[in-house]
Amino acid sequence: MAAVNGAASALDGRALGKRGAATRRRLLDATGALLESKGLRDLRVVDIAREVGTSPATFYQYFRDVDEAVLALAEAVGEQSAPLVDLLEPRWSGEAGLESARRLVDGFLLFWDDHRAVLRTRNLAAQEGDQRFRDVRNQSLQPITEGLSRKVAENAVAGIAPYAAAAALVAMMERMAAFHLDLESYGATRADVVETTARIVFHTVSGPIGP
Amino acid sequence: MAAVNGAASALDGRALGKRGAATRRRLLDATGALLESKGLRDLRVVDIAREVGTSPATFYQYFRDVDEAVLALAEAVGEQSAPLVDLLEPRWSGEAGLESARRLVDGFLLFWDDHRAVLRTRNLAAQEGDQRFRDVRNQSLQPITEGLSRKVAENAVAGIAPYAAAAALVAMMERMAAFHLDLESYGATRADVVETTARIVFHTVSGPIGP
DNA sequence: TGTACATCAGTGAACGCGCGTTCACTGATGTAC
DNA sequence: TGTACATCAGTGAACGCGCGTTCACTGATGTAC
Repeated sequence: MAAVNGAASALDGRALGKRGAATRRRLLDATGALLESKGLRDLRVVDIAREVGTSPATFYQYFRDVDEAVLALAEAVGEQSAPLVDLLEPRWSGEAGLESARRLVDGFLLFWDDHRAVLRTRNLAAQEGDQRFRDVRNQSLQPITEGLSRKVAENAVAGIAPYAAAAALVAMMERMAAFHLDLESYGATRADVVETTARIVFHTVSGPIGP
Repeated sequence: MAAVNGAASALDGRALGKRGAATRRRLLDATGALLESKGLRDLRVVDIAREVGTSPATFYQYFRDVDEAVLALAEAVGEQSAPLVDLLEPRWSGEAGLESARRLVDGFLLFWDDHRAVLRTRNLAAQEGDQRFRDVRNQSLQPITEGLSRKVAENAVAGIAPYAAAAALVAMMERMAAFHLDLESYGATRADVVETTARIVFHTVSGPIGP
C-alpha cells in the first residue's frame, strides 16, 4: 500500500514529487495492462518502459525489478477485498444467511473480474514459492478464511474441522472466480455459478453435515 | 502419451532406438526433478542438459523447447489420475458413499503428493493461457468432473447446477491437494483436510441442499 | 564370424540476440531571498 | 518579480552476460551377407 500511494519514495531514497509519483503510477498501470496479455515470465522492463513511452532507466528509479512492481500492484489490489469481510459479520441463518453467501460469492467474482490479471499473477507467483507473493495473498484472504472458520466453529459438527473447511471454501471460491468465464463456455451461466457455489458455502458453514 | 513411451521419435523423424529412448527418458526425469526447485520460467535447456550430463544440443534432438518437454511430462502424469474415476461409478449413499468420497479426496491428495511439481507447473501454464496445457489439464480432470456432475444431476436440487457444482468441487479438491501441506502448518491435520473436504463433496453430491 | 555400410546418437564450439542494468549527463521543478 | 541554487526527474547510449540454437563433425549401434 505504502508502495502505491504518493508517500512512496524513489529507490535512491529521494522523496517523490508530483511528477515522480505520476510516473510511478503510469509504470504500475502499464505493468497491470501488460499482465493482461502476458505472464510474469514474459514481462520485460523494456516493454513496460516502452508502453509508458519512457526509457528503461526510468523504471529503475522506482523499482528494483519487474517483480517488485507487480508486488506493489498485488498489494494494492489485495486490499480491495476488505469489504467482503463485512458480509461475515452477522450470523448466517435461513434465507438471509443464504443471501449473504450469495453476496460473498458474487463479490468474489466481481473482485476477480476487476483485477483478474494481477490476482492470477499473484497466485501463480505464490504457488511457485515466492514468499513475498504468498504473504500478500494471505494478507488478503486471511480475514475471509478466519471469518468463515468462526462460523463453521459456531455449529460444531462431527467430522468438520473449522479451519480446514474454511480453507476449502475459500479455495473453491477463488478458483470459481478465476475460472467462471471458462465454465460459462461449458453452458453454466454466471448465475448458476454464483447460486451453486453460494449454496455449497452456506451449507458447509451453517447446515448440519453428516452421512 | 505417445510422446513419453518408447514409440516416440526424434524431432528429425528418426525412430528412437533403445539408447535414444533412454536419453529422452533421462531428459524428462531431469526436467521433472528441476521443476521441484524452480518454476518453468527459470528452467533452462542448459540446466536440464547439465543435470543429465549431456550437451544442450542433445536436448534439441528430442524436444523443440523446454515447454514441450514439460508438456510431455504433464501428459504422462495426467493419465495417472484415471483410477480415481472408478470411485464415481457406484451410487453414493449412506456411510459407504461417504467412504467413497473420502477415498476420492485422499486419492487426489496422494496424486498431488506424487506429482506436485509437474501438476503445479501444468496448472500455472494453463492459467497463464497456454492452450496446450489447458487441454492436458482438462483431459485429466474432465472425467472426474463429469462423473461428479452426473451424481449431482441424479438428485436434482433447486439452485444447484450440476456441472457448476462438479466444477466447484473439483476446484476445491485440486486446491486442497495443492495446499494441504501449508494448511497443516496452520494446525489442520491431513486427516482433517481429507475428512472435511470429503464431507463437503459428499453432501453437495448426495444431500439435499437448501436454506 | 567377420566385414562393410547405414543409421542412430551425441557433442564442441561458436554465433548472435535480447535483455538487464548502469552511468554520466541534460532538463524540469521547486524554493529562498 | 526575478535570479540563483538545490533537488527532482528523465534519458541516450553503451556494456556484457547468459542463454537458445545450430552445424559440422565424431562415435556407437545395428544389420546384411
